[in-house]
Amino acid sequence: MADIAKATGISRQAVYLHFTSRSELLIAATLYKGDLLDVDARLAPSRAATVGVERLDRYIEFWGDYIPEFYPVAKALMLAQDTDNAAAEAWRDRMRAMKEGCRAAIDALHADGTLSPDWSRPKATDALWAMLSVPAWEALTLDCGWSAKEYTRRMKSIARQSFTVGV
Amino acid sequence: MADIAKATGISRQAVYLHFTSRSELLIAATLYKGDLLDVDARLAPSRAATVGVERLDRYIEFWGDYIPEFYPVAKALMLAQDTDNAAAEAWRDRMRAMKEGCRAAIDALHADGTLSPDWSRPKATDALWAMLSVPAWEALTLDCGWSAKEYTRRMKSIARQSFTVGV
DNA sequence: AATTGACTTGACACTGTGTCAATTGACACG
DNA sequence: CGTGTCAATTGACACAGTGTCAAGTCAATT
Repeated sequence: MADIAKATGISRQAVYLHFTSRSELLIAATLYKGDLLDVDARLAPSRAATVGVERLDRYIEFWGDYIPEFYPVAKALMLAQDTDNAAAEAWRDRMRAMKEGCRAAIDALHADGTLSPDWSRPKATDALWAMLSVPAWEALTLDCGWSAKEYTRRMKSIARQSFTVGV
Repeated sequence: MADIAKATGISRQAVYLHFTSRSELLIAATLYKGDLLDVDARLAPSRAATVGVERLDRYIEFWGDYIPEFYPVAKALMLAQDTDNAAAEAWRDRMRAMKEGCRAAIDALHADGTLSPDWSRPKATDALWAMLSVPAWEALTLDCGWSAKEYTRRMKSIARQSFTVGV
């Protein structure tokens, strides 16, 4: 909080006039950044896709584009999760929203008959969601040095191979 | 530290007689638990496998068995990572060791000629490692409610489909 | 009987979050 | 012109958690 006050040029106490707690500030920052990034517009290509596999591909492309921009603020919220209930709830909420996108993509495969018989819709949703999780993205890009492009390309490939049949 | 002292029935200060800092205690606990679990013996089936795909399967089975036992202590170290350099280094070290196992499995596929042409050995190692990461395991088992058995079965399936060819 | 080692109590420094009271300066309204 | 309001200020404080220090206890060793 002191650092933020310093960076914005106001006193530490003044920060508390705007946000009642550290976690509230973090949550507000996350929501604000989410708005700035205009998720709905970015999701349009995936939502417009008529074929299941295309919907899946477009969704992963969305995510691969979105996460590097969203990550810095998301990271702070993710860390706060462990010491703060409100932050944990806010994070879970974001992740739930992301999972809905996964579910929609998997449902589109199912509607097409291209969902692999190995997977029920809920299980495939779980697996896709875990694959695309922020920590997994961190591991591949930050730790392993994958570019955003490579991340997207390879995740699409894994997802196709795992969840689709006969494409 | 106060909680640990209480749980062990000694004074808080006495804990510092044994471990100079919180992170040192965490690291020692992690190493101790690792020893108790006898990683080498558990890895034997994977190391003994002669066929690449079998080595991969046995490695994922090892991991699926191992991680639920190791997780409680690993989690504490993982969290300490963000505030403590020594803990971060210790965690990275554990993860490096785990990645070596991934590398060995991928190398075994390559030696067999069953590594998918989509993947170079390093990239496949990265991807397998990220797939099997602790946060991904947390997401699937703790958040999604997958059983250990299901986790293992499905991760084997994903890994096979993603990384092997013509099995 | 003296020494050693593990442990104790109690106090303290430091960091970070969050709260409170009193004050200042700018601006708008009647 | 004075008044009230609002945002912000300074400075102090409570509280939790980590880590340190000094002095003392107590049992086993020698």
